[in-house]
Amino acid sequence: MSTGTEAPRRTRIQQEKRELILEAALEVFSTNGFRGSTIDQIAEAAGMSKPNLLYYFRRKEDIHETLMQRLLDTWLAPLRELDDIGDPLTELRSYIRRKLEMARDFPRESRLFANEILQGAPRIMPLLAGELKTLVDEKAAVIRGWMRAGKIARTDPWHLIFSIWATTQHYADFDVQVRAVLGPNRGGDGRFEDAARFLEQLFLDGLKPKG
Amino acid sequence: MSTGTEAPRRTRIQQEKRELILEAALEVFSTNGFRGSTIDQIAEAAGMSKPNLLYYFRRKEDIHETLMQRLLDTWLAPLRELDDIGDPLTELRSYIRRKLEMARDFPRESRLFANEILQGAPRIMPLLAGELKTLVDEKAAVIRGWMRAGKIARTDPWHLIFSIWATTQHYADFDVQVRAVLGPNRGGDGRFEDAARFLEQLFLDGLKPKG
DNA sequence: CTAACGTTTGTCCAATCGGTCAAAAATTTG
DNA sequence: CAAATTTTTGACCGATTGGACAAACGTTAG
Repeated sequence: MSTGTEAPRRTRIQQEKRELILEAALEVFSTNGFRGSTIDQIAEAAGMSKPNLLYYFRRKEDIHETLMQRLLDTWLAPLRELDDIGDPLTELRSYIRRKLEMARDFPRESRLFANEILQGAPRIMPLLAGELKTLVDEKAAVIRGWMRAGKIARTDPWHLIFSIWATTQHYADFDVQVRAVLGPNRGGDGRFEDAARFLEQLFLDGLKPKG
Repeated sequence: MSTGTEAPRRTRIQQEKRELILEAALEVFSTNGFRGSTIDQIAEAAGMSKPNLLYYFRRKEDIHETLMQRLLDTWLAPLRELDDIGDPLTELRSYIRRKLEMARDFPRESRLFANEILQGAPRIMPLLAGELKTLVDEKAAVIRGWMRAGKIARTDPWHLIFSIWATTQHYADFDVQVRAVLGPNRGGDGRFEDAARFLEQLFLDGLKPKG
């Protein structure tokens, strides 16, 4: 039985080298974008010659495609974990925390994704309108349920999710700007904890002074 | 007396053609990034030949640089307007509204800026650590004053500004994703009004249900 | 050993890149 | 008008791009 998308059988060397290439390509693509990156750059970062790289991935696009496919799953994992069991506010708070941790620990993945979206998502548009929309709609329904039950304030669930994505990914995608503005003191390793504290307060209480 | 940065005297044709080129370059750069854009693309979008374009801008970098210089001023205008006169919550609310309007009306400018930051801001790093940091520090002091006066909740002013940037610019930079997820109905022209309503509630009251 | 197979590399190619240049065309100036 | 100046273009250049290919190299099985 063939699914049509099963992975070809590979030797141990092929698996290792492909991983090496994907790691190098993540570094290069995430900082230069797809068109701004060259196969030579990736090959050099992976420590091999260009023809050798092309032996493992026949086209530049194949590398990018493989990278994006893997990315989307891990990237959406935190949202998938958001479910109905447990206290809604706690659930949302830990979703925000997880997304912020991903921005801290996987900034290259975030930037790769941002680059793709910025340029109109030419290579993953179907995934956005398909898999992603389905997942978000599903979770929006969960959130809407919490609102109806009076567990959280009534508002737009979709834009709530957008705002969580925006605020957390900002610390990966705009990292240089964040560090430049915060300066050497406040822009050090502690900036993610500061961000976590701020975001928790923002999403829970907003800015109105406590009366 | 020469400042060293004064604009050269230009004919009427030069002014018009330069504007035409900058408009075309904004379109191209904002969707492909600097390295991903070609002079030919810009020339074609501007309706002229490549050598003709290079008669007005001698290098590709000159176009980008001119674009970025103009951009930063208009882009930071809303933040500059944030000042101490008037009610703090109203002041912040109108800042958020203005930023969201800019994301709606000038998405290309937002994406151009995002592209530059994403790739490590190689061409505007000094501006970030200089002019931008100075401005943000200044406004952070204003916000801190409001907190001390008990007008708004105590929190981190810098991260507050980041969160406003992130949530508003998200609707320009990630527009394709936003529309894909919202779908044809909710993703129409009304999405900015929905976003405005949501953001106002988020920043003022947060998500806790009203007791 | 040798044959088969998997891996690596040097060389090459057509297309595209940013940019030059001289000459033609259009415009302004006297 | 004619001369001077500005604008536009076609042809061209060296460098870089993504990718092809055959030969060389390494490894493993018989």
